[in-house]
Amino acid sequence: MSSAPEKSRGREGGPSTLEDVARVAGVSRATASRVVTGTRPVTPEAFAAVTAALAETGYVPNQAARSLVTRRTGAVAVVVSSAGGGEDEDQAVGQILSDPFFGNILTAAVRALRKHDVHPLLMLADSQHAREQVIGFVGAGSVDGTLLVSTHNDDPMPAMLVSARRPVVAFARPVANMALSYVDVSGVDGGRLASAHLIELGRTVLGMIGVEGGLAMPSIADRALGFREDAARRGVAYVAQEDGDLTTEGGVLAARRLLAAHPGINGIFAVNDAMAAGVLDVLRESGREVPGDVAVVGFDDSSVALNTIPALTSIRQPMTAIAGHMADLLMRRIAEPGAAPMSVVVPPELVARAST
Amino acid sequence: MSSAPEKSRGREGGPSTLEDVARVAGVSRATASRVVTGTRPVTPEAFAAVTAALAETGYVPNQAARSLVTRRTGAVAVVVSSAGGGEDEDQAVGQILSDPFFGNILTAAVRALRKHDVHPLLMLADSQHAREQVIGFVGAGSVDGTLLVSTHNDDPMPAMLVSARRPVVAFARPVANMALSYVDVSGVDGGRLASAHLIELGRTVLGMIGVEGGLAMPSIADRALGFREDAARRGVAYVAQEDGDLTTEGGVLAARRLLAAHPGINGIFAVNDAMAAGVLDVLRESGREVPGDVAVVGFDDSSVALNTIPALTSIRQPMTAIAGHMADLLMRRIAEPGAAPMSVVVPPELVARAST
DNA sequence: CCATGCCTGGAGAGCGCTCTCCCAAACAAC
DNA sequence: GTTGTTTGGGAGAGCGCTCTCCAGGCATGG
Repeated sequence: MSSAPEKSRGREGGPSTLEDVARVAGVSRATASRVVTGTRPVTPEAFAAVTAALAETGYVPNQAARSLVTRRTGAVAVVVSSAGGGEDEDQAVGQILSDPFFGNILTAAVRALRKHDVHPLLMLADSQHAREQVIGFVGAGSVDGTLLVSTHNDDPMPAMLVSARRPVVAFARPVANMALSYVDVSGVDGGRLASAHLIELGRTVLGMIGVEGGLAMPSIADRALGFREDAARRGVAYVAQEDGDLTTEGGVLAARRLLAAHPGINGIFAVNDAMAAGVLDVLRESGREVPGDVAVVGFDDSSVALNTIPALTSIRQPMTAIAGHMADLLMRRIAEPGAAPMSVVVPPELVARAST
Repeated sequence: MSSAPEKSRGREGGPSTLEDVARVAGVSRATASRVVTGTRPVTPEAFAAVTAALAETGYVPNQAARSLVTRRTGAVAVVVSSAGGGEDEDQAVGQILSDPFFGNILTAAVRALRKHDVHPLLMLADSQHAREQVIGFVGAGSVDGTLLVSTHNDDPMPAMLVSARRPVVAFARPVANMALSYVDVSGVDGGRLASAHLIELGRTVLGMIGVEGGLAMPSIADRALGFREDAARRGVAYVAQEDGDLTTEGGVLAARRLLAAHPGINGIFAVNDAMAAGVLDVLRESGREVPGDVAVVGFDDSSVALNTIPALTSIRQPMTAIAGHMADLLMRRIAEPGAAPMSVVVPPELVARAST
């Protein structure tokens, strides 16, 4: 009997090919291919014969051969790029994978790509060697395109991928100006959200913790910009400001200065969660109630926001939407590689918690 | 001048091929290939000419064409398989990536594969659809082999990969008996380590928190086995035992029973960290000092162990060694696909902290 | 001096597949 | 009956590469 489902081909031991399927079905290779790919209609008899032969031979298409002619692989790389020029940084990647922020964006990216029926391949670019391996992989055409998530500003990966001349879409605008498609979150909109929220709660004596040297981090400085702009539009002319270095410690120092100069403040916006956590510490140490006396809003909706007391109201980057846009942009670039780079800017969301 | 480093080929716009390189260098395609792959010696003149042509054309080998003839891709999948038959479990994967345990094993696996100069491709198999995508990818020969990390016992992935007839190496022995290579950690050795440690610290009135229904989880029951065996060898004939369900709550209940029956106990081994954390809670509530009155050893060296008070001494699975063995085994299977499945069992390590 | 062996380059087959081109058959219209 | 039109199958080229086979050059040994 030849009812064995995984019968190997005639004489050799290797996996069966389309040729084998065609022979068993009594049709030409072209017809077998048409049934497998569904590119052109085929008579019911031929279809049935090929389908049976497919099952009998246990045929699996050879992706390499297919890619060679179609110039498509059906796979997309999701590259997580982190610091590291050397080789020995065992901590780096473990931490990246463990960071909820990256875990979320990665998961969302993988999900979004699957909807397009492509294989998402996660790759870690955490050392010079790894980066070169990734570039080699992408450059050799092993994937149709790349989704890039960078962890730091001076990452060489975006430039490397751009010069590999293959479709790429990045998360967040690259600092250096380059022909790269990207999806970003509007810092300005985020700042506006924070302002609107505080003022609607009746807080009109506002303070802000900004970032030192904001020019070097435009996306973060934008948050402060949006906050001021919205406050002004709502009639709050003056917003006191002190700057910090994005750490909790820096937030503590800035908050002390802010409260010393403006003791009557009843609403504070910090441009990231870590500094907001510092603000909460200072408010507690000064005997103020949160949110009774002062309401506090952070930014990023990181794990920090969940672990403060009280839990921090924060501005969230909507990962699922971001990943969805990234995937869409990439698929479009793959479809027409010559097109100019495109960008999408997504509005963030306010997540209200106990601090407001 | 033709000094532009990325000059595209003659008439068409596509990337340059070996043919282009050969033409520019004035040699045959075969010779150009020999220089690129280094498979056979070539005269210095030919070498120089090809090297120059390589730079001038900006040649990048086409991986699909190469794979088609060599039947190698130079890539290996690292599959993380988690529960989930349906589609909607947004939590599942995010949590997997965030779990330090999987973060560590994944990172170690990626590192180990890089040493073999293969491209590690992380893939998430967290839904039925995802699993089928992975099988399709692996089955189509897009990778040379697969490293599998499962999160639960009744995972269909091992069987699916085995029937795809491609090289696979799993972490931990599959529960169902199948022809699958694997690397595992010896639970017996781990139990012995715990016993040796406690007895060397002078603790001879020992108790153990085992697992209920140990037959269903042989690898965990082994830990208890090893503990008893080593204790006996060291002259401790009796080890009191209560069983729990591997949760902290279960550990609390079991520890209460244990202490009620044997108030003089001065050393306790729990077969996992979560239950050990419960033991610490009970000891504190009963007014006993740790490690002064009772020393406690857990198992897994999970993040739980770091967050207990006092920090928990635990048995660690040596991820780097495990991943190294997995990579070695896989490379060997790829080299000789016909060989019988192989297994490696590695000894765990004791990590001493404040609880002993 | 010729015979022998070694070394390097070129020619060309062929990996498994898709897709264009062409032909045969079936059917419609005149 | 002839011609035009559609529809599906087969033949075969060719994607870019590796690798075997063979020819020719050169050094060595008799």
